[in-house]
Amino acid sequence: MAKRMVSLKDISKACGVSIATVSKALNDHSDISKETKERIRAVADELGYHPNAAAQALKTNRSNNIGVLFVDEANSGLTHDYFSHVLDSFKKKAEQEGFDITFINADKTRTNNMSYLSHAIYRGFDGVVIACVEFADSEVTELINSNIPVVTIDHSFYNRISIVSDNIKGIRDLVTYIYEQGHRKIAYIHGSEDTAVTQSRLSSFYKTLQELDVNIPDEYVVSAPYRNIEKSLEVTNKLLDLPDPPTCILYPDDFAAFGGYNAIRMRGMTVPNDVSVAGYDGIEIARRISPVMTTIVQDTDKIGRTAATKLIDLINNPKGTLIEQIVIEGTLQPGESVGKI
Amino acid sequence: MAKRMVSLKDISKACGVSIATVSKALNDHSDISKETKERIRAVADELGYHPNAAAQALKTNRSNNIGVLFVDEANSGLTHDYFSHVLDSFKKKAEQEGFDITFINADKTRTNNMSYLSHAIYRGFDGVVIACVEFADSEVTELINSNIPVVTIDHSFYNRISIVSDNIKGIRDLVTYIYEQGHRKIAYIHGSEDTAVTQSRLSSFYKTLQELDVNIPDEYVVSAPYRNIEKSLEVTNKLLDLPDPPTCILYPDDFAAFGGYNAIRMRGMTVPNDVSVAGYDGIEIARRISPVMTTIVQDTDKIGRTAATKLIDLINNPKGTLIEQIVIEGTLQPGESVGKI
DNA sequence: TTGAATTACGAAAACGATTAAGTGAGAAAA
DNA sequence: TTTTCTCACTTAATCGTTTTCGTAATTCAA
Repeated sequence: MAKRMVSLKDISKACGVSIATVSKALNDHSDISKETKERIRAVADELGYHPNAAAQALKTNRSNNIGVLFVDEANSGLTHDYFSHVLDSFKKKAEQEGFDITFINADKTRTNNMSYLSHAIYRGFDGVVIACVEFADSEVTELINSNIPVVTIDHSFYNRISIVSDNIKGIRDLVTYIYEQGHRKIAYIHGSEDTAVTQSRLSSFYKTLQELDVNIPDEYVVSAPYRNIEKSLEVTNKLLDLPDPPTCILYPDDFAAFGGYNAIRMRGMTVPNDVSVAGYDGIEIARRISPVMTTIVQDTDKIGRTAATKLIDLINNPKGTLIEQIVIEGTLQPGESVGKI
Repeated sequence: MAKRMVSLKDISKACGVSIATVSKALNDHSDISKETKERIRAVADELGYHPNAAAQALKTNRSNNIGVLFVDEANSGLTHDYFSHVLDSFKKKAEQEGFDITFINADKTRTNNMSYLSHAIYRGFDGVVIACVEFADSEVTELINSNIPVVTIDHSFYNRISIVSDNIKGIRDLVTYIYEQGHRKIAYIHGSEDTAVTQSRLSSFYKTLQELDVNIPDEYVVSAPYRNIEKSLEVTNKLLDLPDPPTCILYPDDFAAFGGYNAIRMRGMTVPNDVSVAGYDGIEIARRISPVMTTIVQDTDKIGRTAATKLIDLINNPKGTLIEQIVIEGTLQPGESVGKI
């Protein structure tokens, strides 16, 4: 930190007015004359004055700082493609509104350990956004049930605002498209069962198949972790080793779907001629390299932006903001990885 | 923010001691008896006390908060694979040491505009890490020349600690490997010329070729933006349209190299049989999908960790910390995208 | 001309924490 | 016994802002 800050006091001395007057002038209060305001502002500039966030926060109980909590099963942190896009969009919107973003420590190994809530209180976050975490974690529920404004992403709580992507529609669109391409032997490698996202995708998968009057054997529905290329490769091989293998396989996400690409290629087969592959998320690379992946492109931009907007609404008007679940639709990208049969 | 915080005052009342005693007890000062400390700590827990970062920062001039500044040409922000890995590693290390991470606003469109330096002073960051930015930006130099502890990544200033990846060695290793595979017609699509990274890679490219006694036509060295699949696709096509096309092409980064994959495939050719491709960075997807990319895998973990370590050293000991440029080597991943000739 | 309203500012407390300096009691040293 | 230390606290100032409540001077209404 700088040696010593230029403070209101310095300006007040230089201008021959009181500290209160300086504060009010800089905050554009109405009870300071135009001339005085201008003079004070000029001197402030000249002296190189910068407000002090700590002092302001202390006095006003407003930090203009939002806490971000993100933990995923793989601990991929910032390197998680889907989340990093959401966060990036969230950040942009929040910054436009004058908020900064600070991470809530997810590392539980650190010396000075604090619970998520403690951390949030310590930093005086005006609000917190929670994404992709294991929402059953007691520390998470503690945070959610606190009186700090919270918005959750991809998981809903009855008493909190949440932004979730439309997994029901996403899977329905995807499966319907695959069906329309002629596939009837459709397998689904879904992500970890204990997340809300997986649950809704899975139920939508079954429901859609039922509506389309497609029957699939139980062996077609298996589990693999999200974002894990090796595991999906393994599981893909098992599926293709079945006596009656599927003609199309859905994956937990695009990244995992690349594991499918690999497995299929390693068997000397090609996508989509021999086996079709569908991902989920629409990460950049999946949209850019051939065969372009058939997937649901998440509207990460909208998810992040909406989360920020709603959280800031909530911060500015804790009582008057509607608690709701906002569902954001993704769009089907037909791509090239699902072939016609 | 919570209604009203439990403060030292509340504890002091509950314990019948002075506020000073409570403060010292919680900070484990030596002039408080063991019994009193224990009693105070118990009451603090019971009351649900959390320290107040703002008050602490105000009083101590220490925020335990590090500012992160990152801007790249594409404004990819957090979604930049290389940077997000570096940042993730930086964050982990910093958090272990009790620091939080806050972004320095890169959005210049916001209402309440502040220069990077103003922002850093405003938040009272103990230190700042700067990465991948356009380092010629006057706001950046202002920040670098301030008295805030700074560590830069991938760009060096004579009076500041910097962490840079070993681009000289990286390109040398890469080109040498390609040479050993029998290639003599080696083209280089390099990134934007105005960055230090590009400069050192480019000079290493020329130097290595010279040492290997390889001559290439001027047309083999062209420019395309970093992380831009479309542009590299275009430029690749131009290279392959040359009367005497290269047998191997180096790209600005792995992401861009996928543009090469695409261009080559769209011509009905295959990598590496018809044309060889080399990337740079070693992003996860490049290491995972076939043909596995021949590239230099950056040690993002070490870069981030080292940056954090050095910055914290500098914060804790501004005078006594050696100003140095730390070079972090990457490792050649042979991969499969460069073939034998 | 007088009382009321308006304008432009100042004094001071408060937010929560830290810390230098001071204090009183008992223990140790002389 | 007197002096000197230690020990275990307390007092009070301070960090930089904000904000409530005054208040003096000026303007306005009647």
